[in-house]
Amino acid sequence: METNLTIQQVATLTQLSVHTLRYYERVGLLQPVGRATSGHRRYSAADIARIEFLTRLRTTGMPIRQMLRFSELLRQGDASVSERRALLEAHYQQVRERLQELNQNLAVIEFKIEHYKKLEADQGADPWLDKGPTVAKQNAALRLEA
Amino acid sequence: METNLTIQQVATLTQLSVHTLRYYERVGLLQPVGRATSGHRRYSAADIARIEFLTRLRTTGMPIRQMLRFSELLRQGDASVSERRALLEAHYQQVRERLQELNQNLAVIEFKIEHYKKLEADQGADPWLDKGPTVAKQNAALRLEA
DNA sequence: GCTTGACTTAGAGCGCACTCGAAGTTGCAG
DNA sequence: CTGCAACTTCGAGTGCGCTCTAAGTCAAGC
Repeated sequence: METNLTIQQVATLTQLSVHTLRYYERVGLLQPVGRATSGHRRYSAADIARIEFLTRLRTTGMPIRQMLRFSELLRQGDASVSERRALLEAHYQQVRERLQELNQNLAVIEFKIEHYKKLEADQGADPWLDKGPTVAKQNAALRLEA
Repeated sequence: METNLTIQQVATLTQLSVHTLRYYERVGLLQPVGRATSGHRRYSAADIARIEFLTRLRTTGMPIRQMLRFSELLRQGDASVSERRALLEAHYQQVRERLQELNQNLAVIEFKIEHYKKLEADQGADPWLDKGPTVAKQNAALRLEA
């Protein structure tokens, strides 16, 4: 099972570009990847696992500076476990807060969509038909904007 | 109730910088804000409501290009309601997908935190004490990485 | 042996969303 | 009246995270 993939294969696997993979290595997110005799990179299973976890950190919004700190701690081995945990926990909390905010904003957007649906229904209706105070009330709720 | 706030007051209120407020206006996210005789900006309640909704779009990750499209539709008035709804619905779906992904990644991060906690507990323990196959198993689950 | 395409490096360039600087008004406190 | 902070415009600068280019090397098929 010692396959050791080429950069292209890893790019396909991880959905990162070959450029990004090399970039991650040179900035220090990955320690130097093994090479074939040709000098071409050969990624191990461990390399790929690392890339996949780093990608999770990225997509949850961790800045590269912080991922760099995490990678550095990994290189330091067992002694750094509790600092690694602390770093991840701090990130975890931040993401949860962002998630909260995101959900709130999403609710407002959904409300607006519903509002537009009602407007669309009204547009199709006979303009002389009394629609009651509903629309005006909602505009008030939406604070004056369309 | 026709207060009409200064740019500084709006910055404080919306948590945007005065720079950003002017930037939003010049790129066209806001139609030109009213002015005092001095030429200084005076933001109406409607302006502020617009800014707040735009900020919700931003913090949910909508690119400015798309917010620009939305603002353009707002300027076009009632005829654009259904296109506005379509735009918001598309965005809504994208955010929900990102939210899913975020939650999955967060779960993996949490798992890793738990893993580190166990490592920390083991570090404190007598190294000659048999800890059973638990740690090895988890390393396998974590796919070879620390 | 030759072509084709994937690989290598170092460094430059890009898109986004601000963010700031310069140079000049304006408005309010003392 | 003086000082000074807050405002104005226009254009340039910044930080981030890639993304691409150039020039060259390598590997496999014909």
